[in-house]
Amino acid sequence: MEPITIKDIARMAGVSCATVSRAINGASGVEAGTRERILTLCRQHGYRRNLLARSLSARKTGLIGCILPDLNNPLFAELSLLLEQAVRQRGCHLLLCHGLAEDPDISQVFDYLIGHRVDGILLVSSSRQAPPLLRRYMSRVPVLLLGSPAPESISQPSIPAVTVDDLAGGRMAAEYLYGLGHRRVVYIGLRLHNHSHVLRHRGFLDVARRLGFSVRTLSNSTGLSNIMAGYHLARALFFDGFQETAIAAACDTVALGVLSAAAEFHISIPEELSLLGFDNISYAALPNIRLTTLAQPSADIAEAAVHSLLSQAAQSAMQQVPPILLSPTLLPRSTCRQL
Amino acid sequence: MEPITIKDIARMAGVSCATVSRAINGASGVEAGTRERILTLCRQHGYRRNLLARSLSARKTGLIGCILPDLNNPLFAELSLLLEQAVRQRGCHLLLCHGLAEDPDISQVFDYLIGHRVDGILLVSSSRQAPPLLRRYMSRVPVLLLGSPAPESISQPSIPAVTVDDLAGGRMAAEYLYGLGHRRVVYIGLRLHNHSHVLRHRGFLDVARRLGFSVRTLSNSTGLSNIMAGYHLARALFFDGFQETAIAAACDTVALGVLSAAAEFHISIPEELSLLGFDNISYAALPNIRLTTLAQPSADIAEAAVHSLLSQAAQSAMQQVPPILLSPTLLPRSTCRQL
DNA sequence: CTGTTAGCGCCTTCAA
DNA sequence: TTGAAGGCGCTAACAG
Repeated sequence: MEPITIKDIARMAGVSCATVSRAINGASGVEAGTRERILTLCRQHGYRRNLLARSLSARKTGLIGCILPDLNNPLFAELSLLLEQAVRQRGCHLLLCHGLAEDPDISQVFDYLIGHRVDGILLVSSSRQAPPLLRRYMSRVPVLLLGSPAPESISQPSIPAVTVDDLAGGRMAAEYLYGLGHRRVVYIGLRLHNHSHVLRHRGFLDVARRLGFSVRTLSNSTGLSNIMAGYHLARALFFDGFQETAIAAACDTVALGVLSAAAEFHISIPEELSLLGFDNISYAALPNIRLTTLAQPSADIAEAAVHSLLSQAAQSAMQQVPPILLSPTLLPRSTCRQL
Repeated sequence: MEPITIKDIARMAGVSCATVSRAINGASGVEAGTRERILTLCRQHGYRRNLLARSLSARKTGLIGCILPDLNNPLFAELSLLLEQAVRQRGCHLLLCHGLAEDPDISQVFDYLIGHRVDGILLVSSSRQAPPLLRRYMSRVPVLLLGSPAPESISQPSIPAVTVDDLAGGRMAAEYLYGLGHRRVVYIGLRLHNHSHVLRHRGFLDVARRLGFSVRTLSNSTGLSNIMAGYHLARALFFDGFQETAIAAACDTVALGVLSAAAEFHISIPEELSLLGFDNISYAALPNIRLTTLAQPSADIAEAAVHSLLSQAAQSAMQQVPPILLSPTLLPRSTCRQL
């Protein structure tokens, strides 16, 4: 039952631990015959090297801590998969944790990760609290923010971040709807504590003001942007009646909620009402949904994030890493129509 | 940059490592004043105990390895959350990995987990390969199967498992549809390699035969039970035409795909066609879906699984753990109608 | 090519 | 109440 160790193998092979270690790690300087004998022994007895001991001695673990809000949100589930791939490609593994930057006990998660001596921490968050939080830890471990840091917090030292250009995304959304002929639109699901949301909204309003069309904003005061939140918001809207011709949703899950409510109220989309989402989660592409949305370059995001974090970890001197900004793309599908 | 250690604290406090260790772990036999001084020092300098070293010395990690098929499937995403909660309640953490029991390189995942000296491994799978796979590892580490083990594999030694009674579920599904007056139904999405699917299907057919109604089965030969698989299957069905009055789907994601296809073909559910799912994923409850389905007691499953695994780990002698069988419940919503 | 030694950070006897 | 010593399993530096 007790796991077999390098010492056991050494005894069996009649060599020292060091030789076994060398053989296992493919290091040079072991006679072919000896190596063969050792490896065979390892296989026979199901030897697995103790990664704890190895990491302890090597002073690195090959583990990347990843803190994200909610795996039930397909956006984050997809992101976690992409991150895992990117990390794996570099011989590392992900240590996934749930946690919100705004939670008072979020530091426990960080402590846990640091306790495990992860080689870096990815925080997926667009909360305003995220930057100060990371700043508290960046001296102890390489960190990286995935999400929009509030601009007031880009004060020195700047924290490494990979961000989607939400401001531009908001603008693109507004321009698109305007181009289709919409002049009155509802912006639904804005969460003021989420800076990504705030930027999208701001970009949207900027263009609306410039082009001169009216926007009514319905904020989401719940902490989560899930389908139900969108549903309830839209329900309230439909119940009270509305004059607008289009809805821009703060994100796709909210848009899916709008779709639910619209079905219930027999409002046909896009015939009676256009709907625009944000994020391009996989559900948005389903044949009976075909949500027009602003796509995040998720694969690029994951790749850039992991690359940036690990290169940070590689260099001992932690030098300033400039934030990386990626652009969203408008993906026209079936929920917006030309007026 | 180098993390601070117990030794550093000891030097600062003018005591030995042993005392610091005792203070940190709340062990008795440390003078109150000394303890206070040590803990303050730890807090001031942001000391985090090295969990690697601790685990190495303690010969246990408090980590539970969890291998599951696909976080993008809401069923598994939800399950992972419940498992995490259950594990956390007991002071442990989850080490999440993706992996299919039928993958040829699945043993790498096991090796990785064992290398990290996890205290136990949860395998979420209904593949026929899962039991033999676990049997290979159960002597080295406590394991537990979440999913239906094929009966032929319940030979000795039996592997610990937590299972939903899929056979009963299939029966309940058939009885329910029959009770509503359906006499011709399509069973859609069966994956023959998935023993959970096979049992559901078998239970369904048993009852159909006994009650005397006809079932046409449409199998899913792709490896995944996702929405798209259901969509394509249903599309083919609708395209060719059908006489049946109800569809039983192998699982909810497949049912969602059927819903997509039905919308496309303007087949209204449940007016023209009843639809029954399996699993009760969160999407099934959405207001514009309201899928009638057989609910898995997911919270109970997670709780039972973690409890069973950890109690296995607790007792050194690994004694036989009887498989745990939980019953599904029929959840009538809006996609099945009385004929 | 191989063995010896020391140390990674922590915990746990055994003495004092 | 405290300290010294040894070990958890592995790696790396230095000898031979």
